[in-house]
Amino acid sequence: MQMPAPIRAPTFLSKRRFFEQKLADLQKCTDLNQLKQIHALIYKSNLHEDPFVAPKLISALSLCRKMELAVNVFDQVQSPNAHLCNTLIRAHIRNSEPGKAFEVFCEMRWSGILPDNYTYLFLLKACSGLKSVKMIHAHLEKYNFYSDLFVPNSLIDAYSKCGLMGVREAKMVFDVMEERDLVTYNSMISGLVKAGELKEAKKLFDEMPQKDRVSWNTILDGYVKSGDMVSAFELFEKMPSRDVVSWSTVIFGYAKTGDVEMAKVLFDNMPVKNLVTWTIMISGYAEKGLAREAIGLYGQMEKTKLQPDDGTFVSILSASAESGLLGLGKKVHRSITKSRPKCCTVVSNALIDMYCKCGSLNRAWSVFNEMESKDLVSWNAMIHGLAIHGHGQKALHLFNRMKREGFAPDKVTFIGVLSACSHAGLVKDGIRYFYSMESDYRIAPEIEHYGCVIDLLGRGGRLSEAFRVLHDMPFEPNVVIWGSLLGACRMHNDAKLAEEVLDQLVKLVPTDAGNFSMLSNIYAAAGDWGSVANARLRMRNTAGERPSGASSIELNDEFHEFKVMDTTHPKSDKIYEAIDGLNQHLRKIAYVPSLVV
DNA sequence: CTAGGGTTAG
Repeated sequence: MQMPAPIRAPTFLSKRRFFEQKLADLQKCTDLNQLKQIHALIYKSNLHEDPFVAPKLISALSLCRKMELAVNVFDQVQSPNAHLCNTLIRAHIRNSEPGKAFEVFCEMRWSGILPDNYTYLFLLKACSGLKSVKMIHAHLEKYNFYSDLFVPNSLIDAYSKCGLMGVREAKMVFDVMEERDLVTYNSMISGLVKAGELKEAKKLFDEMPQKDRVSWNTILDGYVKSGDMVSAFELFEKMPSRDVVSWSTVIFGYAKTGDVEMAKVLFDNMPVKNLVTWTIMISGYAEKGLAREAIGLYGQMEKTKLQPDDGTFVSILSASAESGLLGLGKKVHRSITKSRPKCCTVVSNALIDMYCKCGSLNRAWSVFNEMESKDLVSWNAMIHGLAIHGHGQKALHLFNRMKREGFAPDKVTFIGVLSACSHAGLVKDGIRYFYSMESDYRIAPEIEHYGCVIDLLGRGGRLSEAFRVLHDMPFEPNVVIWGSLLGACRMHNDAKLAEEVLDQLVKLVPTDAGNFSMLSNIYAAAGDWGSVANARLRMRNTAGERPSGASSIELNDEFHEFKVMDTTHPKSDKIYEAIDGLNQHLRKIAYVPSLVV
């Protein structure tokens, strides 16, 4: 490895100017080795308190993720000014520590340093909820910080990220503004689009005095996110000019609505692709389960100069997880290991989730154990993975270890814990954990938690109790819950309750013939053939079709797909022979597979 | 130093 040439401060230039220039260069390309040298030289020259050098040093350090050093530089300055505080605030935001950014703000006010426009710009970026934006808004009103459009524009943007209530506030700010620019309109339109108020967004778009590509792309994104690809494509064709974002947005839309062929046609014909474009297309293939195409395209991307980033890895891993594409997930894992010595928490979490969903618990476990710093998501993903693969006890052990290591469980943790109890048949423990959510952790159970408890009771054969929980809970039961109860009726052959459940399911999804098939199976198990015939008649009369079952498996990077009664596979004779053998074996140990009618 | 596209646990 070649070491960079040592840096010497020339004597003919003022040292301050020299360091300023060097640090400015470092902002463009972060080089830790060079930065360390400059850091040392600055201290040697006693310039680390210089009001022009110190902010740039903090900024450069934060880009290299050396936050302890950045804070250290800040602490050594005797009397910091607003500019220096702003730099540290932004440094914390860059390293996804919005809480620390707010701490700096508090200290600043404590020591009497007056915040300026920039302070509020950065803080608005750090806000992650309506409350914090409102707090900043109050400050702005009190000290009247509206000398330029940057502050109100950022305020609209921050409010727009806070859901429906936030958009209302954003509109109020927008309405009272006497002067607006392009960014004002674009931020407001983006907020309306995010809130799903597409009509109002379009109205504003039509009204605005001038539009740029961001305006067009924002509306385009609105149509895409609402699934209206007809309007999206119409707009795409009408646009005065298209850039890589416009193309990527439309490709994303087609991929998400399932038309990957159309997405690929646009992908192949667009002038310039970037990392996001490739990510969208590869994830699109993966989400549809098209492993060969996704892997092929991933290989093609690796041949370009583009270096996949964390966003690319997370997106493709999540798509692999959804479709159970272990081969693709492993390929991405290999390229992560090749490209960086240590993988960050978010990417490791995505790996754990992918391996769990693809059934490779061993690999998930080793990623989990080798992580440098785990967060709540890591624990939740691993607990849930163990739970749904039948390792209920191990999942609960991990839950206890997580608490011992100082992590407070959240609502997602309890989904995993309750599933663990449900799958391991630990009915009593499950109920105990459910009650402890509120009493010990102050977490209000949501409909998913009730769903877990109903599933837990149903599987345990306590059907009437499950039914009572369903009636007493503060939510309207959804398809998932009724479905789980129907499954429990099948498991314990309760035809009477199944009829009741089915009536509810028909109201919610009248076209799902599969539910009648389940009912028919319950009657068949009881030998009530008249009711079987009746259920089958009702099944035929449903409007919808019963989707034909299919499954697939990856073996040595080959992809094999099977449909019902499929005989197209070259080894299908052998496969059916093996299935018969398995069935006979299962019957011997007293398990009767459900009758497929 | 303000705005747009891909992102983890149910």
